Amino acid sequence: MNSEKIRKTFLEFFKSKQHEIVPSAPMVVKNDPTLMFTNAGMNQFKDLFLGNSPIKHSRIADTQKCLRVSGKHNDLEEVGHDTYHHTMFEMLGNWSFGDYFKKEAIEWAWELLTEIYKIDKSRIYVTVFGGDKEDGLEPDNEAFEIWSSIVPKDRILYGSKKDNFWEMGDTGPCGPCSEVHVDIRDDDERKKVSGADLVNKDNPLVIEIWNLVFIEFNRLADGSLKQLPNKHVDTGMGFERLCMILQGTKSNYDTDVFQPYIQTISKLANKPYGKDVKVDIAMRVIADHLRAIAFAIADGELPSNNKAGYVIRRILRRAVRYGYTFLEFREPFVNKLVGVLVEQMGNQFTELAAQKDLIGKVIAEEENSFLKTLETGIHKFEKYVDSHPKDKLIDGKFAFELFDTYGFPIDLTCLMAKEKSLEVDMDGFHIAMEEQKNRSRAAATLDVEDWVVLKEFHEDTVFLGYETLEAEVNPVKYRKVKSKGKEFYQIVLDKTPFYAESGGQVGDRGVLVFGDEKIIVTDTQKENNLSVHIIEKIPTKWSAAKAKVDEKKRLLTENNHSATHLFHAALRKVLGDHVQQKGSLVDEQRLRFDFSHFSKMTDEEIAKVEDIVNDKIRENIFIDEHRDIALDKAKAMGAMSLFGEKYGDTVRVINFDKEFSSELCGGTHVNNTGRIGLFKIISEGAIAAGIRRVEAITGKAAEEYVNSKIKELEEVRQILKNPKETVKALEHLIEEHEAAKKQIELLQKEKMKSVAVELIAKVQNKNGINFLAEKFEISTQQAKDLAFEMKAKVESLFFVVGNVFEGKPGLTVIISDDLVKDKGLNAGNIIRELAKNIQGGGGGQPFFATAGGKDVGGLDKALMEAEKFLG
RNA sequence: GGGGAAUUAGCUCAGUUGGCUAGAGCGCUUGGCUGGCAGCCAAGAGGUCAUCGGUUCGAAUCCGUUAUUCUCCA
Repeated sequence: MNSEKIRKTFLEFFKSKQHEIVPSAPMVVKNDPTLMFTNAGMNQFKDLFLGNSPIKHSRIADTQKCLRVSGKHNDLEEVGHDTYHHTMFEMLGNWSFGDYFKKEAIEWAWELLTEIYKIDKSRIYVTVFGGDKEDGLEPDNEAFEIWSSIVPKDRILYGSKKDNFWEMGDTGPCGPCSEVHVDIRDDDERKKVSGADLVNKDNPLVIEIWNLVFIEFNRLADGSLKQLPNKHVDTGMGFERLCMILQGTKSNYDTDVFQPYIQTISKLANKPYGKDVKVDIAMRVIADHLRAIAFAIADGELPSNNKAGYVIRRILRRAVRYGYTFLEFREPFVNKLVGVLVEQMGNQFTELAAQKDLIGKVIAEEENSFLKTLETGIHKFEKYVDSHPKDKLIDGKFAFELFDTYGFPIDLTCLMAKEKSLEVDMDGFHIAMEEQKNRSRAAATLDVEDWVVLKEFHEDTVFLGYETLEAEVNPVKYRKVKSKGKEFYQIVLDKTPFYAESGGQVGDRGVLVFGDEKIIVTDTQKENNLSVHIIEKIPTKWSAAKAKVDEKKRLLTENNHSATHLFHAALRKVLGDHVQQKGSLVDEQRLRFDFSHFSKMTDEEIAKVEDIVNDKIRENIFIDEHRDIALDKAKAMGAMSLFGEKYGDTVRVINFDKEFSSELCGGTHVNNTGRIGLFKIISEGAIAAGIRRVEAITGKAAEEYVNSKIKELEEVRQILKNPKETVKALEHLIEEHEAAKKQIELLQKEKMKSVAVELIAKVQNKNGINFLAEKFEISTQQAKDLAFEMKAKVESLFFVVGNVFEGKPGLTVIISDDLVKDKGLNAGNIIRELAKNIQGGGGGQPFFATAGGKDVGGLDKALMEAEKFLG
C-alpha cells in the first residue's frame, strides 16, 4: 500500500464512523504564546479541551503536519541517527469531544489496524496506565478490561506515568493513555526475545505507533489535578511509522515517503545509501529537514534571527552541516531537492506546489549565508591556532565563543582540531554552555497563575467591535501574570468591543468602567480563540462593566487596514498574481506589508500602485461585508486567502469593489474608502530572498508627510536662490564644492612645500644632525604635512614643529630614519618630555610623534628645549 | 526574553598596549606592453572608519546611545 493510499484509508475509516474530516491546521502557530509550532494533532483543538470554545462537531479526524524541535518534545538531535524520529511528520488522529470514550476508541483502533490495514495481530502489544501515587491515581483497569476482551492478557502491559499519562504542558488538559506497539522484528529474533520485553525500550523495531489519550483532568498551576466536566478522546498515530509497518520496511526512511529524497541526495553527492553509517545518517538528516523547512516556509515562516524563524534557520543549518561534513557538499544543495518534494507532496499540500520557486530561493539564500558563516568560523579558528602555536588543547572558552558568537558548530571545531592533531577542551565548552543556559533561564521567568472564574461561560467571546466601540459587558475570568518583575492581569469578557490583535491588526486600547472605577486596558491579545484584555489592576469590586475603545487609535488603524487591502489588490494588478502576502502589520501610525516578489519594485511600479490605490480611495467605495460564509463558498467567490492562516468553517469576507479587492479577513475596516484620504508609500526594500517589504501611511499622516517634503524642497530652492532646475543647480554646486575642496588641499600641500624650501636655509647642522625647531600658525594636519615634506628634502633631519591652532598649542617631531637607527633618537620619547612645557602629553613612533597641550605660553620653551636631545 | 559579537574603499576583509600622513586583494579609470585562459607593468581615482555623545593633548581603536546585521540560549 503506498503512502497516499494509507492516509486516505485512515480518513475514510473514521468518516464511516461519523467523524468530520477537517484539514490540517498550519504547522506554524500564531496567537499562542506557549507554542511556536504545531507539535501534536490536538493543538488545533486546544480551546475545545479547555472549554474556551463551543463544540461544533463531537467527532473529528484529520492528518496534521507537525514539527517537533523545541520545548517539551525535543527530538532534533535524535533525528537521522535512528530510523524513526523526525522533525516534521504527519500525525493521523481521531477525536471525541464529550462523545465516545475508551471503549470505542480502543475497538476502532483495533479494527482499523488489524481488519483494514491487516497488521499481524500477534505482533501487536498494548500498554495501559499503571497508576501514580504522587498524583493519587489508580491504574487504568477500565482500559485493561476493554483490551483483554480483544488481545491476550500477556500482551497488555501496565506503564508508568512517563509513558502512559499524557500532558499537554505544565498545565492544561491531561489523562491516562493507552499505546499500541508493533513488533516488526524477524521471526527468529522474536523467538529469542519476547516483544513484550522490548516495548518502550527504544528498540527501533518494536515501536509505538498509536497513542490513545483519555482526557479527563486539568492540571492546575499548583500541580494538582481537577476533574473535567466532559471526557474526551485524543489519539495520534505517526503516519511515517505506519507506512514503514505496512510497507514491510525496517526504517521510516525506506518507505516511499522518504526514498525519493534519499535517492536524489545520493545522486547529487555521488555516494550510495546504505554503505556507510555516517553517510546514511547525513542523508536521512537532509531528507527529514528538507520537509520541515519547506513546510515552514510555505506556511509563511521564513528563516530569521529570532523565535520561530530562528528555529527554521537552525534546522536548515543542521542539514547543511551534515551535508558539508559527511557528503562533502561545498555548494548549496538543499534547494535542489525542492522539486522532488513538490512532486512528492504537492498534491496533498497545495501550498507547497504554489510556492515552489519561493521555497527554493529562500533555501538557496540561507545555504549561501551559512556557508559564509562557516568560512568566517574557519578563519577565526585558524587565527587562533596560529597565535597559540604551543598549545595541544584548544581552550573550551574559545570553542564556545566560536559556537556562541559566530555560530560555528562545535563538532566542526573538533573535526578541524583533529586535522591539526589538537584536541578541544570539551569540559570547558560544556561549562560555558551551562552558564549561558542558566543566564537565559533566570531571565525568562514568566509566572502565570490559574484563572479565577467569575462566571461559568464556555462560548467564544462575542466580538461587538464591528458595530460599536462601547458596550455593557460582563467579566468571565481573570488571572495574574508576572513577567520580569512586572505584574499585570489578563481578563476575559463574555462580549467585547475590543479588537484582539490578529491578522496583522494591532489590539485595541481603552477603558473598562466598573461602577465609578476606571480600569485602563493597555492592549488586547488573542490566545488561540481567547480574547484577552490586558489590565494593570483589577477592580476593587466586580460587576458588569462599561467597555470603551480608544476611538482615535481604532479609526486610524482601520484606515491603514483598509488601505492594506487596496494596496494588496493593486500590487497583484501591477506586479502579477505571484504576489502573496507574507506578513502584515497595521497600527494607528502606518501599515507594513511583506510579500513574495523577486525583484526590487521600480519607481514606476511604486507610482503606479500608489495611483491605483488613490483612485480607489477617491471612488469612495462602500464596504461590502459578508459574515459567516462557508469557507468553500468564499473561496469560490474569489476571495483571497492566505497560506499558513487558520480559518474556521465559516469566514468573513471583505470586499471593496468585489472585482477589485476581496479578502478573507476578521479585521475592522472603514465604511467607505474615501475616509482613507491619501495613500503614500514611504519605503520599499528586501527582508529576505524573494520577499519585499513596503511601508505606507494614510490620511493625515500621509498629508503631513507630503507637505513636509514639499516644504523641504522649498527651503532648498530658496537657499539656491530659486533656480529654474533645482536638481541641476544642486549637482553643479556639489561638483564645484568637491573641486574647490581638492584645490584647497592641494594648495595647502603646495604652500607647505614652499615653506619647506624656505626652511631648508634655517636648518643647522649640529653633531651631524640637521636640526630645526620653529613655531607656525598652522593646523595639526598642516604641521604633519610640513614635517613629512621636510623629511623628504633634508637628510639626517631632526625637526620640531610648534603650532598654535584654535588657541591650542601642538608639537610635531620628525626624525630621519638613519638618526633613529644610528643615534637611537626616539621621537615618541622626546615628545613626551617636550609636551610637559605646554601641559600636554603625546606619543607616536620612533620617527614621528605628535603632542597637544593647553598652555600656549610654554611653546617657545618647548622648542628651546628640543636642542638638548642633540646629545 | 537574556547573553555574546559585527559595522573601515564599489566588493571581501587587515588594522597589536589610543599616536603607521587609514591599508591589502579584487573591481574601476588612464597609459604602455602582450595572441594563451583571472595576461603583464606603471600611474591614478575612490573613505563622515554605521550613528550620536563622552573620556583624552590626541579616538577607527576606550566608554555609553541609537540603528542594522550575525550568533547562542530560553
